[in-house]
Amino acid sequence: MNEFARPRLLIIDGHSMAFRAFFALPADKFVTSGGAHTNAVHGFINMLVSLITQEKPTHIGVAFDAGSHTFRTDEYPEYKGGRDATPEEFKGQVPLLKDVLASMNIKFLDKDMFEADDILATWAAEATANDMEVLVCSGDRDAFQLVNEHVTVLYPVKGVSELKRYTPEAVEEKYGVRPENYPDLAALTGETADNIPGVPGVGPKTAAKWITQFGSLEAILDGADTIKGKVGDNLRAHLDQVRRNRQINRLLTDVDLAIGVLDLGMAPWDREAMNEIFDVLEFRTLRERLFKLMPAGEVEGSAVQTPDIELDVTIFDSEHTVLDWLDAAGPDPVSVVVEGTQTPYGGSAWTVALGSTGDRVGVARLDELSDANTVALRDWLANQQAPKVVHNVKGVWHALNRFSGGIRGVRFDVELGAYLAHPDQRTYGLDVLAERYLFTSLAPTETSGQGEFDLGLEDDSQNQRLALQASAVLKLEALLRTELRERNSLSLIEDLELPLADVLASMEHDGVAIDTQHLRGLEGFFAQEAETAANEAYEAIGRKVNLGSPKQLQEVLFDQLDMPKTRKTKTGYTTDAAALSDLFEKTQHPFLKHLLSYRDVTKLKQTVETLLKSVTPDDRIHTTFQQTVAATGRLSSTDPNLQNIPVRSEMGRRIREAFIVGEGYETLITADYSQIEMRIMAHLSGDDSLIAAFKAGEDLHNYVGSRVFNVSTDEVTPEMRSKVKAMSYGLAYGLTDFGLSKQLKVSVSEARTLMEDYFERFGGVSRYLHEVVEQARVDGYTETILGRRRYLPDLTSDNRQRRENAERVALNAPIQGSAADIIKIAMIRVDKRLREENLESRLLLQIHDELLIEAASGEIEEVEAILREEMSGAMELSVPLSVSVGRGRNWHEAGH
DNA sequence: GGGGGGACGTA
DNA sequence: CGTACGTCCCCCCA
Repeated sequence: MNEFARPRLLIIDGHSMAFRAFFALPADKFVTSGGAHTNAVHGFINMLVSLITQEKPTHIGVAFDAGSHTFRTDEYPEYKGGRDATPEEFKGQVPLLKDVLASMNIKFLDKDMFEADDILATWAAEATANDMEVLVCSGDRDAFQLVNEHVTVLYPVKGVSELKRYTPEAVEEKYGVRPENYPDLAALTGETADNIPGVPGVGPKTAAKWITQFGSLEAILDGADTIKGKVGDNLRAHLDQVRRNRQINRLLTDVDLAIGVLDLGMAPWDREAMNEIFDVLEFRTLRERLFKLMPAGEVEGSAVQTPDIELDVTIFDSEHTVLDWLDAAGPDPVSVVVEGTQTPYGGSAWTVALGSTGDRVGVARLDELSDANTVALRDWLANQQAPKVVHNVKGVWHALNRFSGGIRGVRFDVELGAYLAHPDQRTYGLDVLAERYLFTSLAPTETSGQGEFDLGLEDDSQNQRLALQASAVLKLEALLRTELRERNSLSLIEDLELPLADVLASMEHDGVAIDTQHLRGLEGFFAQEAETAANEAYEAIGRKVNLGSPKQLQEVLFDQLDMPKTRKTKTGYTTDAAALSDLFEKTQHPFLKHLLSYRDVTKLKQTVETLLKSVTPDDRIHTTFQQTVAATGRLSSTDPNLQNIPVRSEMGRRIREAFIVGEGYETLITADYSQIEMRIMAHLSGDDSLIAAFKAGEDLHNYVGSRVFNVSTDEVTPEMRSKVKAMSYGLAYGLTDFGLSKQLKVSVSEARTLMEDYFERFGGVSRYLHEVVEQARVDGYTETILGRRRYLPDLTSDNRQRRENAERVALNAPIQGSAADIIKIAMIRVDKRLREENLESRLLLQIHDELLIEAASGEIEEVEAILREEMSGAMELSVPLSVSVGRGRNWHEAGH
């Protein structure tokens, strides 16, 4: 909690990136109804959004060229000469781009006689002196000279959507010289784009060889006489040229700039100004994408009226102190709304708004806050005893992590509350909840000054929006608390989801350590395997096709090769793995075999590449656990999804080797529940035979097999075992005789017989499954062991397909949901024990029935004991909860 | 660039 | 005609 990430500065060469964007996006597709071209702006802002999301900068600056006349052209008039005239369609876009940046409060700068690159170089130097991490986004290769341990250049590969990271290693790998020698290399080879000729016959290879050999450009020029052959002659003939090149491509790091890096901190966006400029540009989706980066977006085009509330807004300063305001708020919970980025590891806050009863609102702009107010606010946010209400506690925790080490004392989260009340809604954004429950919009009322550049009014409208949010959170709490209390579900939020959110926030913040070298190795290997498989597939059919295109595959399979048709889909016939295997059995055509292995290996390659992209500078991956998405109560994992890392195939498991124990820790531990869903089934159904099976402690499927097939447990054949295993697993999904027959590849009648025999032996299970559906039809919802509900209106639908689907959902929801309840309890208890016993070991991941833990040295035995104890003891069922534990240097080894 | 569809990874 | 997810690619449209 005390670990403060270093500030991260993102600086962008505005001209070069906008120009790249201009050529990357089709000009004729981005024209406003007024005829203005917008493709460069669109591409640039889109790139900016990606960079903000992925790189999580705390500071941003954009540099532009001031004009074509610079100190370089003074010295060398031909510099950048011979270029085509700037296209008309581009010229008008730079002012528009600047308008967008201004609305986002992103500073931009140009300086007479200097190029954007010199500004970037100066900023980078200043930032390094201030101990910042620096990202330089530029399409000019001269920027490579800035690269060092703390400065990375992002250079566009194609268009502006894909940027390559140039670290010192990457520069060296690509050019064979260290970043500080890149300008030496460029001086020798020349730069066509800048109209700078190099030494004839000297390309990057030769130049790099010389630089390595001589150590510096000066040494090469001094030792030019020793270089033999035609290139030696050429070099000697161009000594002055090379010297001048080197002078020209040296970026200045000491330009006197009006804006310093410390002024580049991310600031609140001006929503009104953004709306205005985006209206001009006619960007709909981009605007929404951008607003999603803000804590709670407002609703557009809503018919809901903005309420006419008299809000008593205080801006905290030396006269209006945080302490006084909090004193006046009394003992009631205070709502907290944070403006900032709420992502794990890179979160930051700009503004904090507090709301209390009586529509009192206090607004703290963190960068302007006095020391006394900062201390007061920080202490209050971190005070477990000071009651608070928020929307999305986990996001708020991340945003406030650097300011106050997160947030404590949260008594209610309206997002979690709304999720528990109606778990199948799509979104629980504060704006949506305000409409749904309060029938109000959170958009601020329009001010008379709209459209004018008036700082006072902008502030007012921002304050009003924050104030509306803060007061909405308090009102929503009252409503949702009542709703949950009436159905006896208050404990679900207070004792389960809220404490869990804290645990999850820590897990996301800590992240899991990654062996990137191992991943890169796998990436190369999978890439090669994919190419081999693809070539063999092409050979088998005598032509090239896009193996990733189901449409083209259908042409190959059903037209060219005339194979039998597979299962129908909405758009044709399926080419999924099951169907392809089927076809292979029938036709033995080698194309199918190679296609299947191509699919396998490209999927793995993609997984590896996605993981590599998610690794943060601490060499860890910080996923986000979604706590309000799955209708059953499970968690999900995004950005990246770490709950679907391959485990079934040999090659896939190699990916798990890249999830390693981090520095300062000794081992990874996995702990998972065995057959938790079947155990819950046994408990909920009360089926004596099934309960006996688990109490006996022998292999479940053998036991069930012996009962179903009427043999002794040692006479159960593997075929019998796999049949009842499929049946048991399928039970919790509402499986049908048809589905079972497909899975087992037996006739429907044989599947039906198996189900009948199964249900005859385990009558309690059969009875329970029928009861669940009937009860849900009466109540309109199902419930888990902890009373988590899922509403199923389709159970009474006239449409048979909808109804039967709802019935399967009704079977599954209490089982999957109760399993989710149990592991959530376990996580809270494990985390509590680890902290109470002052252990450094920590939870990293949850994969539905499995926990991944990073154990500190000397703590392994104790941690394993805690895991077994708290997971097994999470809930008292009529069958034991069995837990198996494994350990290893990586996730693969720790698995079992 | 956005959205639908298909495919596929996990529990 | 087996539940719950997230993410990738292709393709089509704008």
